[in-house]
Amino acid sequence: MARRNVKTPASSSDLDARKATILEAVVAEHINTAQPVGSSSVAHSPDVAVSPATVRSEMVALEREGYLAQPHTSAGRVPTDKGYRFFVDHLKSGVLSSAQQHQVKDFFANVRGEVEDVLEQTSTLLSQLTSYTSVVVGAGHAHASILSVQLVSLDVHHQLLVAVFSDGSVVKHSVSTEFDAHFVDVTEASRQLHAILIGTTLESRVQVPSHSDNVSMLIRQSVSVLHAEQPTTDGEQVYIGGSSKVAEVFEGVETVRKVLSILEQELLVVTLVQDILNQGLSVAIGSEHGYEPLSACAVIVAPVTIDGVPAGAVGLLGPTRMKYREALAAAGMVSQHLTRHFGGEDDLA
Amino acid sequence: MARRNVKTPASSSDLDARKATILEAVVAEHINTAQPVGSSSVAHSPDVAVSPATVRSEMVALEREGYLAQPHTSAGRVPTDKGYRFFVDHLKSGVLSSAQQHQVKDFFANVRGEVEDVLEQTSTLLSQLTSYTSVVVGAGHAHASILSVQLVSLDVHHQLLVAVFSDGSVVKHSVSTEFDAHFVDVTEASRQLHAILIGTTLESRVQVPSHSDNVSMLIRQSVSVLHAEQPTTDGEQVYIGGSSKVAEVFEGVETVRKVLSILEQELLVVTLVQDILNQGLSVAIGSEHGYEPLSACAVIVAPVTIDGVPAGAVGLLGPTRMKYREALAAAGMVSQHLTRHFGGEDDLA
DNA sequence: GTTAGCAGTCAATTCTACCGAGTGCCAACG
DNA sequence: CGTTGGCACTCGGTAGAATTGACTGCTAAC
Repeated sequence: MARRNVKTPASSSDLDARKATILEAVVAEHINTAQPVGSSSVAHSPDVAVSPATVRSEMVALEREGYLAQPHTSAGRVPTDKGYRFFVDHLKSGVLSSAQQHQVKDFFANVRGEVEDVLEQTSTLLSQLTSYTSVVVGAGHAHASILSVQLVSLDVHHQLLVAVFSDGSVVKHSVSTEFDAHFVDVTEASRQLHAILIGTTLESRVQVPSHSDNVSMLIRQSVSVLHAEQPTTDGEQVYIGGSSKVAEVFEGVETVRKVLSILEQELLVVTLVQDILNQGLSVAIGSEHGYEPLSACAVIVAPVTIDGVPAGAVGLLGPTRMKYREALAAAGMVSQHLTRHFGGEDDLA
Repeated sequence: MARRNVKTPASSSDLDARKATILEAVVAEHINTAQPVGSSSVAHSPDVAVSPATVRSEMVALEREGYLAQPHTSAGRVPTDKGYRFFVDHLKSGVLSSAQQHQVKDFFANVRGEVEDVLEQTSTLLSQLTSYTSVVVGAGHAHASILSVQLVSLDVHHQLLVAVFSDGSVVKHSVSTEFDAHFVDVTEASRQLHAILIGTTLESRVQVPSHSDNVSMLIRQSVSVLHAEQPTTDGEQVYIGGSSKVAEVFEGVETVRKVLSILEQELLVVTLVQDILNQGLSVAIGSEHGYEPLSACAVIVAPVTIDGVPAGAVGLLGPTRMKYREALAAAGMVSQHLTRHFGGEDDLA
């Protein structure tokens, strides 16, 4: 027993320098070629100064410890999720090519328009930069205060509640009434709603009149319909860019189908991104995020803040063998620009 | 010369009964099997009462006339776009299975909520019914009149213009000013805008004050920003459902990529659907719609009207060998229900 | 501990032969 | 004269065998 412990010296999370170098070489090579990598190509890599035979013996160790796997006996090694994890954790952060940096700066120098449009275009940008599918999540307006509320009459049984928030977002909800709501009542309800709700957030508790006259009922219904929106997905907006990249970047129709099918469910995507952020990660590899259909994927996320408050995130979705350095750099740079764009500068915050 | 004309009796668009039957059998078979179909399988089809040899000689005729094609010498025949066109034109309209009819009825009996949500869910429904990708296009608010306009101040240089239309849609636009716009000015501008614009449509010409005081400038800028929206894509909304079906239904990564890439450009999709509608078609096969990347696709569209006025469309996108009868039935049924849903019934029109 | 050498494994490739689905053509038949 | 059965021919797909080559693991020497 004691002997065996001696024989496995570094069963802790870090590897000795040579193993680390070899592992990194394997991962880098496999990311480039998408092929299992063999001992000799690793040995010829500039960072490795040992013979293929030595590399081989190190590789069996790395395989035993779960960093590498062998598709079949006479093939090279392929990184496991754990192998990628090590690679990513020891990645020194890179920068984008200057052409790409220009592209990002140009983009943010020239975008204008509604937040929604900016986020959507950002998503396209990020996808073009990386050739992976990108996800941009805009924050919900849970914490934004209400600047204006208005009830507009469509017909006697249908009104439209329109609220404007301090973050520049606008929500609308239809309100239906059993009774005939006449113009004067709607106008009065609108006036009172404005007075009641202005300055509050969706989390605030507000006083509503408890009478049963038409105006009061309109008010109660409007408030409840507005506050009901919170738990749904409506709050967060998701913008997915470059979903066609999925077909380029993953192999196997089945994988493509699974990934697309996940991307269709926007609520799921938001949750995924939030989950990863909550775990404090910036990269989730393979099964780390717990979504089985995405086990062939790696997801990169970078938070976006407004005035220091979390206000969304940008993300990238690619195969586990994605180009982490470039993708991380792109996501990082875009998230920073986005933060700056909505933070200090000018456009509506 | 005269002799040759005699030899090609029916070079007009229709075929004699037997050719038609054979062509239809070929198309039907190929839709089922995705394989080139040979003379004997056609001859054994119940509608065809001749020998394989006869079928063969008819097939060479059909090939000469462009309805069929041969992938290579010793293979069966495959329909051309023209062949599918004939098939579709002579298709007697089918109905959905009663289970599917129930599904549609259930859906429309239970949906409620904003128009946008209904359309989005409809798109998912249609895709589930057919296992093709679906497209739902909602009309723009070009003809809707304005029920309410409001200018909300975000900060001294940024206001938000919010307009509510009679069709229940809400648009917002940010308005930036060089000068400091104070609360009272914004409120006054808001009041006047409301008065000026209410009851108008985006196509109306309106009188705006030509003074150069802050209030007038706010008004002018707001009106121009609102009327500027017209030509963009913003007016129409597109909801695409089941884009993951693309990966199931098309073969060849390249085709999948092309189709997805088209679907990403929502403006393009709207245009495509409108184009097909304008041509008075309900099905566009292969190159008929003129979008080269979609040459492997067939697109089915069915218009949706509100009170007799065109108000959008539902569409389906599948391979040229799609199940036309079922797909047409589904699109037709859904478009009818949608028309009814937004037409007479109750929910906000 | 490292390395060169060697035997062994196994997926991928190539080659061959062959099968069979399907055609075009022709001669016979009603 | 249209229809049909028969026949030779074409050619893609497949199955099997042989080959290749990129690996490995092991062992013995350095």
